[in-house]
Order: sequence, then structure tokens, then C-alpha cells
Amino acid sequence: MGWGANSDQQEWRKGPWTPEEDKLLSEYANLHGEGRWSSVASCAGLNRTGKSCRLRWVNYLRPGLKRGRITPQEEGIIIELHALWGNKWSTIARYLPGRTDNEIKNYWRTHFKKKEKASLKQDKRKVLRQKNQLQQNGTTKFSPQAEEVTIKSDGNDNENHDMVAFNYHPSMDQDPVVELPPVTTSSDILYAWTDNFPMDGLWGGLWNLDDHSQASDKCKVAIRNQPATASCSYATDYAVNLYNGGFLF
DNA sequence: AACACTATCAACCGCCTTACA
DNA sequence: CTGTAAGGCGGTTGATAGTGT
Repeated sequence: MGWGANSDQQEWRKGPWTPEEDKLLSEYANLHGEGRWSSVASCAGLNRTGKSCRLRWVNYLRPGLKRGRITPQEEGIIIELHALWGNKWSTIARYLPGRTDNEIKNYWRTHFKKKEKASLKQDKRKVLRQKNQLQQNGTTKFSPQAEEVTIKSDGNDNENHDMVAFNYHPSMDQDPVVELPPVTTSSDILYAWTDNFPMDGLWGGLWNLDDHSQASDKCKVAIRNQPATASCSYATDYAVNLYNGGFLF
């Protein structure tokens, strides 16, 4: 089982790669192409497991990899795609040419995970305020079943892009308890389904909307003050489509 | 200058899926 | 059909660089 056929109890080298090892691996991969990683070790004279060779090639040696900082544009894409797919790093990486799943994963953890924790306490207080406001302005009403509300900023410290999620019981389907104004392209309140609430903070599991069949309707989500224009985020576009398309309510 | 803390990123680990004999 | 190896993925760790006190 595993890589590198460790059946002979061979001691594989671990730790940082040396320039010599990189050279051997690059030469081998350029010559023979990707794949058959377990044979790379023996053929290229590397005392590394196939798994280790593959990782080094994919994350560091492969041609076309971008080095350097994630750009604001890339960050935006990461945020949106993560909102859609969660921790599907390899899937997200396909939309960022030259970036690896490992790189994106690291970036996410260092830039957003901590923000989530730091803002958690503040969010909870904010939540109650938002809930009261929504109830008072008549655009929504909630049954006692909609018991918990959470807010998360968009990660860019933009207060105008807050998202509000309401924990939701499936029984709300039979007896709709949320009333909304018509959604237009300039609406500031959108609702959508999400199938997971909230997995690892709202950004983590909020917008797993790419699969209707998965929607177990555990919560509803609103984006407040987020103009629904043609250029807005995928998630928001999707919410508009869902709502206008009659999927909701 | 020295230490502590934080951020970054390469690399490993374990698990799951797929391919194949 | 079953077992095994290969491939791939996400989570985690550890080393190191950078920054603050």
C-alpha cells in the first residue's frame, strides 16, 4: 500500500529537496512526462517516494507556476470560489493558472481563518442587531424556528457587504415564514439556499450552491447591501438566479 | 541585541478513489 | 469480484523569515 513500494523497508529520504534532487526530478519529468511517479525514484536516481516526487513537481517544479504574492484579483477569485465550493482547493486552483492547491490552501488559512476567529465575538453581537432590524423593517419575518443568526463580513472589511445567515428548520418549507420584496438587479436583499451552516465560519460552508441536489435546506442566507449587478460575485448572481427562478420561497 | 510572536510556505500524513491484474 | 498499487486530495506540521517589544 502507499507510494514508493516500501515493501523492502527502504528508508526514503524526507525533508527539504536539494537543488540536485530538483534537477534530477525536473529532467526526468521533462523527458518522460508526468505520471508513473513511483518509478521516478528508481529511474531518476532519487531516494524519494513517488508521492513526494509528485508533490514536489506539482507544487514547485512544474513549468508555468507563478511565484510571488497572490494578487488582489486572485484573492477575489479565491474568496468567491471558496464560498462556492468550500475547501476544494484543487478545484479552486484550476481557476487560478499557475497557482497550486497547496498555495491557495496556505493563503486561505493564513489570511482568512484567523480573521474569522477574531471577528466571531463581534459578529455575534452584530447579529442580534441585524435580526432586530430585519424584523422591524417589515421585509422579513421569522418563525420561532429560525433560531440563530450569524453575520460575517466579506473578508475585505467592507461593512456594506455583510452576509446574514439564519439557522433554519426544514419545517419552514411547509409553512413559509419568510416574506421578501421582489428581487431586482438592484435589490439589496437576496436569499439563497445553502446546504451547510456554517461549517467553518460562514465563508466556509455558506455558498455551496453548485449542487442543487445537495441542498438540505438547513439555513437561508441573505446578502445585505450587495448590489446584484451583472458584475457581482458568482454567489450573488447565483442567488439572484435562484430567487428569480422560483427556487426559493 | 535578544527574545517572543506571527506569517509564510514547503513538505508530510492519512484517507479516499481509481485502475488494473 | 477482490485485493493492491497508484494517484489525488485536504489537513496538518515544522522550519524559517519577518516583525514587534
